[in-house]
Amino acid sequence: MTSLVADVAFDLPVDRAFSYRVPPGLALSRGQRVRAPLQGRVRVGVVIAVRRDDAPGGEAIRDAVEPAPLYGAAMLATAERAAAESFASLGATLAALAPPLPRRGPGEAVAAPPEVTAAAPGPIELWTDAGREDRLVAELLHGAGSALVVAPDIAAARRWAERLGAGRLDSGASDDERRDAWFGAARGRPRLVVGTRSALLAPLPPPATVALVDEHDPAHKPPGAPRLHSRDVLARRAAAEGSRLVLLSATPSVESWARADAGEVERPEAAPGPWPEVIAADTRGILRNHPLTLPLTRAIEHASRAGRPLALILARESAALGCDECAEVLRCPDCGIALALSRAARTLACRLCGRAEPLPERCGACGGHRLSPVGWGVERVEASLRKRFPGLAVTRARPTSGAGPVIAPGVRAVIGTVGLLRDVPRGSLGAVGFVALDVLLRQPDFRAGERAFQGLWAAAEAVHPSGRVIAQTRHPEHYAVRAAVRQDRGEFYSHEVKFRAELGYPPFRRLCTVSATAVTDAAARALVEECAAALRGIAGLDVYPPARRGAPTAKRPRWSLLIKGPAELPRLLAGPLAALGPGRRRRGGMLQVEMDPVSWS
DNA sequence: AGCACGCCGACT
DNA sequence: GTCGGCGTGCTC
Repeated sequence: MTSLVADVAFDLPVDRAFSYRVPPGLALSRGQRVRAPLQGRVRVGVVIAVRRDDAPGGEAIRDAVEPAPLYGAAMLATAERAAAESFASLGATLAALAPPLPRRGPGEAVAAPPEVTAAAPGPIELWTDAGREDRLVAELLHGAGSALVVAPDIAAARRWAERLGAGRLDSGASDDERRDAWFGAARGRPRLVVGTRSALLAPLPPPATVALVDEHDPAHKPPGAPRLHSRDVLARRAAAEGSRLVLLSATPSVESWARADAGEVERPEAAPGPWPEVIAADTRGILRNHPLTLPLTRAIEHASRAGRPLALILARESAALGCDECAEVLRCPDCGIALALSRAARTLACRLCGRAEPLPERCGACGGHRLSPVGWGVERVEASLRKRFPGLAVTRARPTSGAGPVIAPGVRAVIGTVGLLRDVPRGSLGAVGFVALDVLLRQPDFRAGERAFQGLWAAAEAVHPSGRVIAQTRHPEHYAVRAAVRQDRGEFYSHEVKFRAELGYPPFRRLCTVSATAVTDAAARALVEECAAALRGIAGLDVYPPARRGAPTAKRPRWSLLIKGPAELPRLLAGPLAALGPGRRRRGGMLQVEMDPVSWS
């Protein structure tokens, strides 16, 4: 006697499905959420297959969470690819890309996702012009198709939902609201939905547009499965269901820019928008005792006269060491990124390849004796500002909770990090000052130049065309600074692409980090060394020597390993890593794999 | 002998 | 992730 069996994927670091009998009378489909017993308790999982079996044994499905599936075939295929590429389990991936569980009883309207069969991958567009957001709003409001807008954080999702009158899928909305938006979207009501990462697989009837706001924002790759950038998940989605993908950013990731150069992504010509005066204030030799240069002081006066608020941008003090005389930064000769200072160990170490050397006595370029970390603390900047402008109301940006405007009424000057510019209305500031741009430029991360450029461009967009952006820097000729001064994206990307090509960084090579934590430093090291040994010798891979991350005396000592490889890096690593069992404990330690890491500080 | 702890495999 | 089995080793 044959009966039905369902294969269920759970939110576990286990890359296999579990099979259950389907009780008579329960209609189940792929993509549906169910409750089933596992290890003595009832858990929620997703049905990934329903099949006939001659001799079904074991446990039965308890019930369905919803009467209809969450995901259609195209979304399941997208999740499978995302899981495989990021070395996460399918169950963990689906659990991260799902609406909240129901808390209310029956009566809820639940619609199945549309069945989509894509004839061809949809187009990918990269919009970089100043009017990109207004144009997307107008297009979506006046269009007839369905659309999903993915924002980097809850605050942005809220703003987009308000502008579009869209349903909200992000966790800033109530569970009921999110479920209504998810299941309503399947029927095209609401026609427009907005969300963050958890919304990537929300159902959309064709023809559909999927938009990613602030494509370059690292918040699009949050912690947790699947450890892939939302841009990459959406690209797979658009290919699987044939929807149109629109990426929005004035300063796209170099990866997306290069795809446009290669003709894989459409990048319409962007007419220059309004632009304030952007000034590079050279601080070589003059900024050791005061954080405000003359150009910045003038810009503050200018903003005050115009009656507009201003922002001063700081960053945490950099771990990099620079020469006070010639402005050279001490860099790793192999990786090209700034070496990171460890005061405790009295060493300079490369966070990419692990090279470590004792603190040098003098600058390798000019022989200067004054080597110091760059940057200004908030307290010092605030004190200087109050002293120089006693009448100015000064506040520190509170950590953004996403609620309310960052620049409150009455506040004339705000001190914060670059993140502060995200929540500022276009053209609303009188001035933005980067007190120490070099802290951004010298981050020990190959994306430091990109981040600095993006920060400057965001500042120019946040400042009124009659206002000013001041970049205090010892590198006024750096191409990221010059590109912002001249409002010339091409200048930045052409230099940056060259740098990435020369040193083998994305988009020319793909990166992966494998890190190990264990109870002891030695065990973590042994684990990651074992991993490195297994990967060395695979053609096409560069496996760098393992490096310690953080202090050897940390509660959970951590070592990590950088791997560079071609586009098919996930496929090359799949076999060897499966044998090592990432996510599972071994000898008291654990391996974690991160594809396409966005930062490593 | 009896129990505490930690490692490791298994989870339908 | 979480549970339990079982081996090691300490204690009564």
